[in-house]
Order: sequence, then structure tokens, then C-alpha cells
Amino acid sequence: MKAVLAGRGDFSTEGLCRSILERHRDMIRVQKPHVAVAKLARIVETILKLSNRQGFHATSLREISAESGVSMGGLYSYFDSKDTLLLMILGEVSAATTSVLEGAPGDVAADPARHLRWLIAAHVALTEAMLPWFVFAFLEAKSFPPAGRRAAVESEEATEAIFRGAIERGARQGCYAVEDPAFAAGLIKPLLQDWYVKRAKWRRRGITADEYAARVQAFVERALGADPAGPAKGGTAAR
Amino acid sequence: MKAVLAGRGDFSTEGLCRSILERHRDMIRVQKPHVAVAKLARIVETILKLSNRQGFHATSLREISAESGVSMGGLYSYFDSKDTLLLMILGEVSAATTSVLEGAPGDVAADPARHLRWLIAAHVALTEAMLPWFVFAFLEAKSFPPAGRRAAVESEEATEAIFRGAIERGARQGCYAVEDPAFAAGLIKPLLQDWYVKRAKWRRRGITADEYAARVQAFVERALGADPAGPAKGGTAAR
DNA sequence: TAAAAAAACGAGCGCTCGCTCTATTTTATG
DNA sequence: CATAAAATAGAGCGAGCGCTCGTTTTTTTA
Repeated sequence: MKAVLAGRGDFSTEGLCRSILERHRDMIRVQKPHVAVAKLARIVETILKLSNRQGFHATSLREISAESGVSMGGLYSYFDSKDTLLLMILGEVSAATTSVLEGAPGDVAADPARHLRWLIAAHVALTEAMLPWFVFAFLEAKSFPPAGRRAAVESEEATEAIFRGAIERGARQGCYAVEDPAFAAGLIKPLLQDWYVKRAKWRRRGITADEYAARVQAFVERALGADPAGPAKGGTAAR
Repeated sequence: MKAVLAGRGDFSTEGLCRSILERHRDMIRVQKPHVAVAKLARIVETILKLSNRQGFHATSLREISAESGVSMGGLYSYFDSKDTLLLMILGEVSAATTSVLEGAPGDVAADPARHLRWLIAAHVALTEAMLPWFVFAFLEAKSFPPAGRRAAVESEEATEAIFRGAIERGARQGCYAVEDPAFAAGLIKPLLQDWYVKRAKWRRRGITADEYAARVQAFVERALGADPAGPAKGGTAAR
């Protein structure tokens, strides 16, 4: 499963928090990086856990403090308001998404059909690797500060544009028989979001990430009117 | 657009609040129905407006009171806690969904392909008629009381089962070439949810409800491998 | 129109929230 | 080991929360 993402970044909590630290060095008052990263990781892990259970707004800083073992005052060495904490996490999610989806290997990107299949597999793999982050972003982005809303919308448009690009090139080359690539791209996003938003449903049915990616690939290709003769070799592009 | 829903219920705020009143007669302390319905409508309208902008949790009862013109004490003649208010709205959404989707005309339900097209058109039309209700349910159902969570999951499963039924019958009759009807049904739901969840996006692109329904019908039928010769007459089933 | 019933009101209660600030402990330095 | 600097602690602040309840206003009834 992880194969698609191999060597494309560190998606562990620590790795992602290192990136958060870099991005917010000026605000975070703790100097030593290894201390800051370790503590940030405990804070972020806690808030993802509690928020995904009961909502960000319903999660108090006192709860986060108690669960993470970082004092109230200590928390405020890492952010200047609860909203900032939210934006830190949202920013990391959208940065990771863009950086991964824009990084298809050259030979893959050269073939639109392969590219689209790769994008689907990479998206599923990424949301799998950063599951709680994506769930959090999805649940909280809409009901919060204007900055967060705008960022979320832009990030989603960027993702969709990448999908649209592949479909448009495929249509031009004749491997898809689709009248409106933009519309089709708009429908792919929700299909990929369902994997992490309704995770419980798919797990209950015993669907793995690889299976999900493969089936969505097949579903989308048929809907796009893919040349049945075209994608002869290997569907998944993942494992 | 409304044609699919014609005569299938009253989806105005007042009509829906009449139904809420019936369902919660024992808790609502105001006796005269026309007074209660009118005031409930103002309360519900206000909470949908404010919650869809800033989230239910972030909307205080004082705000609701000020915006709706109903005093704090007055509000509590209609519910016994803020959570109950949430559940009242969620309940109404899932009741309307089930009742509409289970009510396909006999001749439509007899033909699986027509039935599936009708289900898609009816779902889009219903979410259009009850837009703020569905947005509210989608945004708030997950991060709230266990009762609400369970109800939301069950309601969604019921909807999906109706779609699955049509696909399975279609597959058995040979008008779809699909290997796993349950999986396909699971993918249709998010496509339909995107219409109201990402409403701004589709509006920006100038897509109307009718167009959306028609295109999703086409997208899904191709993905299901619909017999190209089969659905010769009229695609939309709506207008 | 006077008495009774129903509905509406809104200040106030106890509590928890996000956030601050000083005192204390821990770590690094010479 | 003494001293300076960095990091942590957690009680306390004012604001705002959900909710209650005695009072006032409106409506119905006779």
C-alpha cells in the first residue's frame, strides 16, 4: 500500500510536526527543535484524537492539557490561540496533499490514464497515512475562522485541478470519451473523501485501502468511457 | 425540478415544523398548534441559518433568541436541552429522506434502470428543497451526542440499501454489468451528498439541480456498465 | 369585563471556557 | 558547583455558556 508514497516524505506524526515547527518557528517559543517536535507531536496527537471523537469546538484546552500531559501554560508556548492550533493542522494537511499529488513520477505523468490511476492510488494512500489529520480537516474546516475556510476551499480546488488536468489530457488523446472533464473531476473528489470520512462503513465491509483504490479506479474509468483496450496492463498501480 | 416530489409532502419550513410538532407533542409545552408551528419555524430557520454559518456548537441560545425574537425562556417551551433541538432537526431530515426515497411510483420501481434514475433525481430534488436541513445534518451529525450519531448512520444505511436494491435487481436482469452492487451503492451516496455539501462550488460553475441529477445519472450508469441499448427513452426522469 | 389559563419574558445561577502571568523547576554554561 | 537561561506549572481572570424560574403580558372563557 505504502509503495506509492515511498520516499515522498515523512508522514508520521513526528515528521509532520517537524514541518509544522518550521512553518511556525516565529510563534513557537520553545527553542530546542527536538524538544519542540516531541511535545508538538504529543499535543497534536491528543487534539486529533479528542476532536475526531467529540469535535474541535467541544474539546477544551484543559482536556488537551490533561490528556497530553502538557500544562495549560505550556500549550501556549506552541500557539497563540486555539484557532491558530486549528490552522496549523489544516495547513499541514493541505501542504502534504499538494506536495504528494503534484509529485507523480515523470513516466507516469506522461500517460494520462496511468496518471489518473496513480493520482487515485496516491490520494487513498496519503489519506490512509494521515487518516486522523484528514478526518479532522474534513470535519472542522467548514465551521471555523474565515482564514481556515478559504484555505480549505483553495486546497480542494488545487487537488481537483490536478485531476482535471489528467482527465483533459486523456480526453484529448482519445483514451477517455468524456464530454466535461471539469465535472468528472468534481465527482472524483467526493469518491476519494468517502474513504476516510465514512471509514467505519468500509472497514465493516472488509474493504482494504488497496481494494478501495482499485475499485474506484475501475469505477471512474468506466464512467469516463475509458478505451476498453487501452489500460491492458495492471490496474492498481499501487502495491 | 420539483416535479419528482410533486404531491409527496410539504417540504417548506412550516410543513416540516408541523411534523416536528407532531413527533414531539409531549415535550413541547405550547398548546395551540398554529402558534407552536409558526414559532418553531422561526426558531428552526434561525438555528439552521446561524449553524450553517458558524457551526451548531458555536451558536449560543442567546444568539438564537436574539435573531429569532423568541426569549430564552420561550425557547425552552420547545425543547428541554440544546441537544434535543439538534436531534429534532436530524430526525426530520432522516424521516423525510426515507419517506421520499421509498415512495417511487409503481411503474418506475418496476424497471430497475428507471428506478435508479428516479432515485438519483428524487434525492437531488429533496436535498434541494430542504437544503439548509441537509447541510446542517451533514455538518453536525458526526460530532454530537451518541443518539444522533447512531441515528445518522442508520439513516444513511437505509438510503444506501434502497440504491443497492435497484442496482441488484438491475444486475440480475442484465441491464447492468456490475460485479459488486453494494460497493457501487456505497459510491453513489457521496456523489449525491456533494450536491449540497459543496453547493458553492457547483453554483460557481453554473450547474443547476436538474443538470447535476442528469449528469450523475449518466456518470453512474456508465460506471455500472449499463446496457447502452437499454435506456433509450429519456435520461433525466425529472423535469 | 372580570377571572383563569396560557404564553412570553429575561435577569440570574453555577459552571467552564480561552487565555494570562508569576513562581518554580529543569537544563545549559563557565 | 554557581549562575543564567529556558521551559513548565497551574491558580486565577473575566467572559460567556446552557438552563431555570418567578414575574408579567396576552389570550381565552363565562
